[in-house]
Amino acid sequence: MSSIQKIKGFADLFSPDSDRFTFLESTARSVFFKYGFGELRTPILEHTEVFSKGIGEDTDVVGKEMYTFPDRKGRSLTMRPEATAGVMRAFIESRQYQPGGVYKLCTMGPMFRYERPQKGRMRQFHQINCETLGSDSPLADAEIILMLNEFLLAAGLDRLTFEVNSLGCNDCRPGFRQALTDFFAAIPEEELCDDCKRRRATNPLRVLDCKVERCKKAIEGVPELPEHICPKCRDHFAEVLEVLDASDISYVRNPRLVRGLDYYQSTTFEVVSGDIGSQSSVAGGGRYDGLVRQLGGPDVPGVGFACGMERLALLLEAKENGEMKQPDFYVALLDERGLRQSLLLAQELRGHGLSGECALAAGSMKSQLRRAGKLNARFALILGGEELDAKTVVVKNLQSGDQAVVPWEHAVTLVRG
RNA sequence: GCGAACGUAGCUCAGUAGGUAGAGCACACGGUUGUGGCCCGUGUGGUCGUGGGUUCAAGUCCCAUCGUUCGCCCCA
Repeated sequence: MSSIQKIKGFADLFSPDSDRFTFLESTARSVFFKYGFGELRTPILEHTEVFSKGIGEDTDVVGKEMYTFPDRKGRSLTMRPEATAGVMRAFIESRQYQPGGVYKLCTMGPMFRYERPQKGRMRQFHQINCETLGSDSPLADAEIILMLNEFLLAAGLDRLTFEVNSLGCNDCRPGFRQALTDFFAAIPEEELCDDCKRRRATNPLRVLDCKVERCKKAIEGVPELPEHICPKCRDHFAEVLEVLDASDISYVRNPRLVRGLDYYQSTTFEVVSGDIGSQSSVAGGGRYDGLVRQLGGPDVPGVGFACGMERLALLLEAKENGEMKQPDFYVALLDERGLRQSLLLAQELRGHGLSGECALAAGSMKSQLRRAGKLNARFALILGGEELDAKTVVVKNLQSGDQAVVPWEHAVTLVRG
């Protein structure tokens, strides 16, 4: 192929792939609006510091996955690798925050990360995002988890598991980190995999969810987060869990659930699927109370989540059973003299809320009806020389084969049934 | 960034010890006058990802390159 190709890790979505995205977006909106969320659309491009300050300089995302480049005046810009930091920037910049107020924002759209593409992981991928700002109440955490659950169910996605954890706050997490580091330091090097040898220095929390058997064995008895968080965090988390228990959501506690973005603290959660390969996390989120201030705004607490639309779309696709769209009609044209009438008839029916297409060129009866059948239309409206002369049309029911010759203006009532 | 597999008609793929390409599906048109979905026939369509190399001769061997896929990593 010598024609121009799309960029690696980017995709063109035609129907029906694009339909799944549209469906996810619209069900998300209808669920979120019920909870009082308003939609915010922020730019795809931001000043780089929005992300380096917000997500954390030494995360993988910021360190090696961002599309960052200078603009024509040499300012460093970055294509957003996630939504939350940009939403916070917009929230701060708009100066709409009033102490005591609660703000619920949702956003959705493309994100960009320079990673090796694989199943469920694109360089341009799409997320659906929600943020509740201004409340540090555990009820806000619970509400957003319940809303996420409702959205996923509304999209027809079950067989997902919710995992929840608490990472502790800035007061208690350092202590836990230290306890981990001390614990790992005592493990002989040969008992860990190569990744974990590195990770225990760079990102000790990550060692917790290593999948290598050797490591799982080596870290038996490792300090667990729930035992190290401060009383305040413990109570907060307990209240979140109690509300979840009182609701009809099912979840599992995963004391080793760790998030890769620096701004997460306290409550964290993840939605995992076993049906879509190694990129199994379809949604994730948590509380990020320090983020707004980190970005130069007031001290506003927040909690939110992000869903990966490509991954949800994979699940939707797996559930589909090849049902075809069924338009109401197809105008089959046999005589070139009827070209205009073909369109006018279609317009008449569309004006009554019916869906369908008309022939844009005349053809043989065989080819025209084949086309109608291929489109899976309910009715074929046949326009031939005889019908044109008499200002009539044959309305043929393609399922039963029944047909009737009627004046143009009566076609609508037959198709409507 | 690391590893593995694969790149042949629009799609899914065959292609035998190297000798200038096939099937199914799809598409188009037919199977006697204006009636589809089944069946049958005919036809359109490929410089075998790209560039080098070995050879009398390469889709088939070698190298490189691009791309795809799956895993690692990371995350949604």
